[in-house]
Amino acid sequence: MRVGTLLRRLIAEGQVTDPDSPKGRLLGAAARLFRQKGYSRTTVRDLAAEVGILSGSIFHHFANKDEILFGVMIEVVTAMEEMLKVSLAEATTTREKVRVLIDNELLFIHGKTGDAAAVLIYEWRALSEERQRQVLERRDNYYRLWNECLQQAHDEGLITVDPDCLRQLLHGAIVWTVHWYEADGEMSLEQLGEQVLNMALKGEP
Amino acid sequence: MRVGTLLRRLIAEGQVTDPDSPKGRLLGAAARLFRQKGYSRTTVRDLAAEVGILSGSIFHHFANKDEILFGVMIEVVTAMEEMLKVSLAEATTTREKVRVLIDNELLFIHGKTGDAAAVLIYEWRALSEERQRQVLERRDNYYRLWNECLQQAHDEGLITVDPDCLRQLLHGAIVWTVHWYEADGEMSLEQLGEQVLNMALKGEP
Amino acid sequence: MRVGTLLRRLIAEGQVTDPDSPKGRLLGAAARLFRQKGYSRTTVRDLAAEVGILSGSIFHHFANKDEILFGVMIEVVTAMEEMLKVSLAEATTTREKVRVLIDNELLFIHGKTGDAAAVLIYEWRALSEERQRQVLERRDNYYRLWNECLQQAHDEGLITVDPDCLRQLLHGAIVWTVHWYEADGEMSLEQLGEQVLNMALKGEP
Amino acid sequence: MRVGTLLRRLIAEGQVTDPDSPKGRLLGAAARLFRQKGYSRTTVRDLAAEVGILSGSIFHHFANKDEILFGVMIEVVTAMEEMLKVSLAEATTTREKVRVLIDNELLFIHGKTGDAAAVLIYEWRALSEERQRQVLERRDNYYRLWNECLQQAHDEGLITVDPDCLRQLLHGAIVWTVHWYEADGEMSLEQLGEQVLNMALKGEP
DNA sequence: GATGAATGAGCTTTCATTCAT
DNA sequence: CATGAATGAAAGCTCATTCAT
Repeated sequence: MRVGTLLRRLIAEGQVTDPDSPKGRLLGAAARLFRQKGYSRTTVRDLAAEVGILSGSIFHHFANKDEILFGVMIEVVTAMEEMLKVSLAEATTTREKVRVLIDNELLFIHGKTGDAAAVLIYEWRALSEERQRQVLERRDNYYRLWNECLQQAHDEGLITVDPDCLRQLLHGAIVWTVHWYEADGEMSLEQLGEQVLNMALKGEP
Repeated sequence: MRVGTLLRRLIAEGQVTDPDSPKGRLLGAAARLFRQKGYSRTTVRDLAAEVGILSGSIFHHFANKDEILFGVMIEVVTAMEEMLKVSLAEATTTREKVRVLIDNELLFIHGKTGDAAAVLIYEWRALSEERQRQVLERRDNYYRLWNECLQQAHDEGLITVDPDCLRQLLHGAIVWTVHWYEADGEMSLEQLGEQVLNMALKGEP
Repeated sequence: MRVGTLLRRLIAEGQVTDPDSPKGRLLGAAARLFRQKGYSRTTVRDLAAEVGILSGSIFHHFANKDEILFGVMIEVVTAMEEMLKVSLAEATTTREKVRVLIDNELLFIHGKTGDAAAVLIYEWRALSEERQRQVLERRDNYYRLWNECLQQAHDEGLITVDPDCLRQLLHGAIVWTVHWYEADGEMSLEQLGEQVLNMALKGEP
Repeated sequence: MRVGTLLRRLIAEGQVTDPDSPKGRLLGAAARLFRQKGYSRTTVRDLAAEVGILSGSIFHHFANKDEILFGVMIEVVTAMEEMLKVSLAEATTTREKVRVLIDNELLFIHGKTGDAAAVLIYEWRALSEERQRQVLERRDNYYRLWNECLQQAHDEGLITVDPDCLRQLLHGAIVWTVHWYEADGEMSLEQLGEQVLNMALKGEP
C-alpha cells in the first residue's frame, strides 16, 4: 500500500487533517517552519504569513501554539504507526519485516511527511508535558511493533545482539539521515534501506 | 590519555575555558540548561541564577547570548577533535582505530562533556549563521579524521559499504544514545562501544 | 400595581424588550453576565453562548457591544421611573410616599431586574459617553421624583436634614444592599425597607 | 493623629510603599487610572505613560497587572484599619467612637487615598480570587472594629436597629458619597460626617 | 436571521541588552 | 567586575466586528 492511500483513509477517519483544509495547510506550514527554524524561533505571525492569513486567525483552528506543535506530531506518529502495521501485514518473512521497519521509517523521514517527522524527533522538549504524554502513548505503540519484530528476528538467529539495543541504534542511524541523505542524490532510498538492513543483519544473503 | 589530561592542556593553551573560572562556570551552566530546556527557552536570567550572579553581569563575559552558545559548542568540538587525534595516534591496528572513533564519541556524549555535546548536536539551528561557519570548520576537521580512518578500513576489507555512508549511519546511532543509554544501567559504555563496532564491521567478533 | 403588570405595559409600548424574544433573552443574559463578571471581562462570545447562538449573530440585534450595555441600562432605568410614578400616585400620605421611594428601589435591586439594576449602578464608566448622556436624562427624571418627595417631607417637618443630601445617603445605603442583603435570609425585603425608612425619618414609629 | 503621620509609620514598617519610590508612584498612578477608567480598560501602557516609564519596566516592580491592583487595594485597606484603630483608641465616649467610624471612612474616601479607596470598592471582581482572599482578611478585621463599636452603641441604647444591618446601611451611604460629594463644595467633610451620624443615631446631640 | 472564518488592532507579558552607580 | 532598574522590540493571544454563504 502506498502512503497516499493510507493518508486518505486516515483523513476520512478524522485521524489526520485534510492538507487542503485551512487547518491542514496550517499544519503543513508549521511542520516546514518548525523544522527549518525551530519551534520557539517560529512565531505565529510567521506561520500566518506562510499560509496567507493574519496571526489572529490561527486561533480559530488551534487554541494555542503548543496545540499546533501537538497537531504536527500526533498526526505523523499516527500515520507512521498505521502505515507500519499495514506494511508489516503484507510482509511474509521475518527478514522482509525488518526491511519494512527500516523502509517505513525512511519513507516518513524523506517523503512528504519529512518535515513533520523531523519535528517529532527534534522538537520534543518544546511540547508541553501533558501533550508529550499523549504523543508518547502513540510512539510506544510504534516502538512495540519494532520490538516484536526484532525479537522474532533474534529468536530466528537473524540478529545476535540485544534487540532492544539494536532498535535504538538503528533508529538513531535512520533518524540521523535527516541531516545528510538527499533524496535526489546518487543513492536511492531503497539502497539506503539496504545499507541499514546490512548493518542490522549479520551474515546473510 | 584521559580526557581530563587533555582538557588541562587545552585550558593551558586557551582553547578551552577553565571550568572553575566565572566564565567557565557560566559555560557549564549554559550547557546544562541549553540541553535541558533548549537554547531559546533558557533565559539569560536562568543562566545567571544558575551560577549565582545577576543577569546584567553575564555581559561582562559574553557579548551576547549567541556567543555563549558558540562558546559551549566550539569548546566541545575542539576537545572532541583533539582527543580523537591523540587517541588515534595511540591505536595501532585499523580495527583499533575504528574502535577509537566510536569510543571517543561515546565518551564525549556520556562523560562530563555530555551536556555540551548534546547542545552541539541539537541546538545547531539556534546558532547564528556566521558562528555556525566557525564551528563547521572544526566539525569538518573532526569528520575528516573519521573519513580517513573508515577509508583505510574499507581498503583493508574491514568494511564493505561506502565509508561516507557508514560514517553517517554510525554517527547517528551513537548520537541517538543520548536519548536512551544510561551510564549507570546494566550495559557499560565499553559494551555499548562493542555493539556499535559489531554493527560497523562485518564478520568477526 | 405589581412590577410584572407595569413591565407588560412597557413591553407593549416598546419601551422595554420582551424577555422572551431573542433580543430580550440577550439582554437578560447580558445583565446577568455583566453583573457577574463585569462588562469588559464579558466577551460577546460568552453572551452568545449563554443564549445558545453564535457570536456573529449578536450583531443582528445590536450594532455593537456598547449598545447591549445601553439596552440593559436604559430599560431598567425606564422601568424604575415608570414604576415609581405609578406607585407614588397610589400613595396618600407623604410618609407613605417616602416609603414608596425606598421600597421601589429595593424592589428593582432585589427582584427579577436585580442584575440590570446592578449593572446600571456599577458599569457606568463602561458606557460610551454619548449614551451615558441618554441614560442620564432618564436617571435625572427619576431623581427628580425623589427630590420632590423629600422636599415635601422636609416642608412637613418629617425630615430635618438637607433633602438633596439625604437622597444621596439613602440611595447609597439602598444600592449597597446589593452586596449583602439576601432575599431568602431572615430579614424580609419589607423589614429592610422599614429599617431604611427609620434611618430616613427622625422621631416617630 | 493625622493620616500623614500614620502613613509614615506604615511606610517605615513596610506595610505601605513610599509614594516617592518608583513602585509607589506606579501604585498612585494605578489607583488614579483604575478609578477613572476602570481596571480592565486601563492598559499597562497607560500606567507606564502616566509615570513616564516604558511598559516593560512595570514588570520589574510587579509580576503582573493583577499584582498592581492587589497592591493598591491591600495598602489602602491596611491603612484604613490601622488608622481606625488609632483613632478609636483616642475616642472616649461611645458616641465619639461611632463618629470616628464614620469620619475615618469619609477621610479615606475623600482624602489623598480616595482613588485607592474607590478602587477597593469598585474593582473587587477584577482581582484574582486568590488575592481577593488576602484582601478579604484585612477587610474583615476592619469590619470587626465597626461591629464591636456598633454593638456597644446598641448595648448603651444609642442605636436601636440591628448593629450589623446598620453597619451595612451606613457603609453604603458613606461609600456612595464617592459619586456626589465634592470636598471643595459648600458642605465640609465634617458636616457630612455629622449628617451621617445623625442618620445613625436616634435621638440627638 | 444565523453562521463561523477571518480580520486587525490592541492587549499583557517576556527578555536580551544597556548603563549609571 | 557586579548590580539591577530601565529599555523597547517582539512575542503569544484576545476579541469586537465584518461578511460571504
